[in-house]
Amino acid sequence: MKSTPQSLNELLQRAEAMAGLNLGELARLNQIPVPQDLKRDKGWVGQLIEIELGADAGSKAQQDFLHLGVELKTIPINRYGKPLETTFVTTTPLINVKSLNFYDSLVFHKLQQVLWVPVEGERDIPIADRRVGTPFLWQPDPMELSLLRQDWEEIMEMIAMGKVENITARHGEVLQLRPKAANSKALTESITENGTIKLTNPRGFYLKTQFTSQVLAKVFAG
DNA sequence: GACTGATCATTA
DNA sequence: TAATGATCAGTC
Repeated sequence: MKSTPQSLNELLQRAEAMAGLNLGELARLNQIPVPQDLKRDKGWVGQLIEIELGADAGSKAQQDFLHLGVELKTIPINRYGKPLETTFVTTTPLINVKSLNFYDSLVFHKLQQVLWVPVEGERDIPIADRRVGTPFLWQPDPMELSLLRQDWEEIMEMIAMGKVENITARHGEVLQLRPKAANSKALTESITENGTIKLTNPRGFYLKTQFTSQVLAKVFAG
């Protein structure tokens, strides 16, 4: 197990050292077996990168490198550098919605500073052959922040009003709310329209591919 | 090809 | 159950 990086520079240097390597090489360095496909190992790539970079494992609702204020996200891309999937941000509280202040939200805290690690993700490339792209540190600019805030406020207001089940993945320009659970039978508490409690499928916030696509394009342009 | 709802592994 | 890590797969 690698030690956790002590500084932002150390983290970035480790990240840059991964660029161009494929997942097979990375797995071998860390003595981890490579799955045939990701059907039953959907988080495998993310966990491999965590290990390589020395993120402390665990299921804390916190940034991966808390002491550095950095959240780590791998993002599967196609041959043109476009994201193949939406990006999960955080689970959503559906009850005890205390504040509708975006800057107090878990979404804001996680997205303040993200280390993006693009990885080839097309399914016709064997897992071990998929290459890691150039990682980069991202902070949302004022425009991006404003878009995120608008979507977040709209969605959280609906939750607070007891309208969780009326929210579809179409709400929001850049941020969407979708199921995030073991399956559709999983239940968690949420607010009803008259303020009482009911049970619904847990939800999470995801970044739409259009948004992450622009984030990537801005960095790799020119 | 993008989008959306559903799903998988693991840990605590 | 809920948090972490996400991708799968059917439909539009």
